[in-house]
Amino acid sequence: MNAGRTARDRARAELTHEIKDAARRQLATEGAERLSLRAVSRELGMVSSALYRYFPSRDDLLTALIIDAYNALGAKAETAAKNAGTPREAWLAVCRAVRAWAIEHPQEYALIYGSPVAGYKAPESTIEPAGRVAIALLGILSQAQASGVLVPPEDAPEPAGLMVEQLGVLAEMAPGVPLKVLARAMIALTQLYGMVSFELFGQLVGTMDPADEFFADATGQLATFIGIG
Amino acid sequence: MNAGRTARDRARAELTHEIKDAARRQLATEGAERLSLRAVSRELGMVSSALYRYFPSRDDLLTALIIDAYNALGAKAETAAKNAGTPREAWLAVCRAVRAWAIEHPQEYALIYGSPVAGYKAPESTIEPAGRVAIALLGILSQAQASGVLVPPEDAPEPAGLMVEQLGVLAEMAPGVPLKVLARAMIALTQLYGMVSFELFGQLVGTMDPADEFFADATGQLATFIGIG
DNA sequence: CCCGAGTCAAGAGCAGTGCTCTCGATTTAG
DNA sequence: CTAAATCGAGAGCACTGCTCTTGACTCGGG
Repeated sequence: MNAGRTARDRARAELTHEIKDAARRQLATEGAERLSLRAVSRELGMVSSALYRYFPSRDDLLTALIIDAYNALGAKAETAAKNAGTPREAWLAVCRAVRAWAIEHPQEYALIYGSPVAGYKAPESTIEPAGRVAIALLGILSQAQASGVLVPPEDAPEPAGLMVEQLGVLAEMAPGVPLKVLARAMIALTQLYGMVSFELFGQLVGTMDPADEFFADATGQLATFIGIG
Repeated sequence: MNAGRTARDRARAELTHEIKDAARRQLATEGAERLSLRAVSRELGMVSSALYRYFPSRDDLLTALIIDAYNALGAKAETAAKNAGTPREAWLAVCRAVRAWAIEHPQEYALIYGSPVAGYKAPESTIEPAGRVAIALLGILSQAQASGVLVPPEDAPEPAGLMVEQLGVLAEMAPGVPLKVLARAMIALTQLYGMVSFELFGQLVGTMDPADEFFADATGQLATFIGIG
C-alpha cells in the first residue's frame, strides 16, 4: 500500500506501528490508565524522549489506539453483516460480533466505550470510525426495508418533536426506514452496549452471568421489537 | 448517630469525612484517574503521608467513594420509587432519577458504571450498595404484580435453560413476577444504563443529543415492553 | 495524678511518571 | 556538496503513590 519513499519514511512508519503494537500489548495487560510511555519505550529498547518524535503526547498515543479500536470493531461488524443471510440474521450477527470483540479485547473496549480518559477530549478524527457499527446496523435496516421483511410494529409510537430531526439524520443513512423503526433501533443499540458493558465490567455477576443465553434472548427480542422479521 | 466517644475518635471521623469530601470535589473536576492523594492532602493543609492513617491506599479511598456513590444513587432511586403513584410512574421515575443523578455527578457515575479502574478489584463491600437500584425496580414490579397492573406481554418468550435459574434469583426479590417479565426487565435495565452512559460519554453526539426526548421515549416504550400498564 | 501504650502529623526518601530541552549524529533534499 | 531536517540519547523538572522514621500528642488504667 505505501512504498514509503525514503528509507527514513519507511523506518518511521514501521516504528510508529511497533510503538502502537507495544502500547496495545501493554494496554491489554495493564489497562488504559496504567499505560506508560516509559514502559513502552523500555520494551522497544529506546529512550522515552525518543517516543515523542512519533507521538507528541501520551494522549495522542491513546487517540491512535482509540481509532484503531473503533476500526477493528467496525470491521468485525461489517464482515458479520456481509456474511449473514437474512436481515434478521445479519442484525444478530453484528450484535454477536460486537460482544465477541469486546470479550476478546476488554481493555480496548473499555477504552472506547468506558469512561472517557481523564481530561481527554476525543478529537474529530475519532467520530468517523466510531460510527461504523451503527452505520452497519442502519445498512441492515435499509436492506430489510428494501426486501420487504421489515414490518414496522404497529404499537410503536410515532416519534415527535426534536426526535423527528434527530432520527432524520439517521434516516439519511437508511432511506425509507420509518422513523419509529429507527427510534427502536437506537433503543436496541444502546441496550446492546449497555448489556456488553455490564457483562464486561462485572455488573452482571450474581445475576445474568454467564450472559450467553441472556445475550441471545435480549438481541432476539429486540430484533423483533424493531420489526426485523 | 455516632457520639464518637473520645475526642480522638470524633476528630478521626470528621477528618475521614473531610478527606472524602475533598476527594469527591477533586473527582468531580479532575476525574477518577487524576485523583491525587497529594492534591487532597494539600487541600486539607496536611502532609501526604498523614493521609495513610485514614486510607491505607489510593484504591481504598476510591473504594470508599465508590460505595458512597452507589449509596447516593440508590437512595435517589428509592425515594423516586416511593414518591410515585402508579407502578408505571414509579418505574419511569426511577429511570429519570438514575439519569438525573448521572448528569449531576458524571465523574461519580463513571466511577461506578464506567470502565473499572486499572488493576482495581471491587471488594465485597461494594456489591450490596451496587444492587439498590435494581432492587428498587424489582420492588416496583412486585408491587405492580400485586395490584394487578402488570400484564405480562403474551408475545414474550418463556425463558429457558440457564436463564430460568438466573432469573430465579431475581424472582426471590420480586415474588410472583413471571420470569419472562423479569427477563424483559433486565433488558430494560441494561438499556437504561447503556443509554445514560452513551449520553454521558458523548456517544450520542451527532444523533440523539440532547437526549431528553429520546430518554423519555425509550423508557416509556420499554416500560410497556415489560408489561407495566 | 502520671506514665506507658497507642495514635498522630511531619519529613525525608524511593521508584516511578509525562514531558521539555539540548546535543551530537545521520539522512534527506536542493 | 552543503544546508536543512530528522533522529536517538541524555539530563533534568515537577509530579505521583507509597514507606519508614521521628518526635509530639492523647488516652486510659493504676
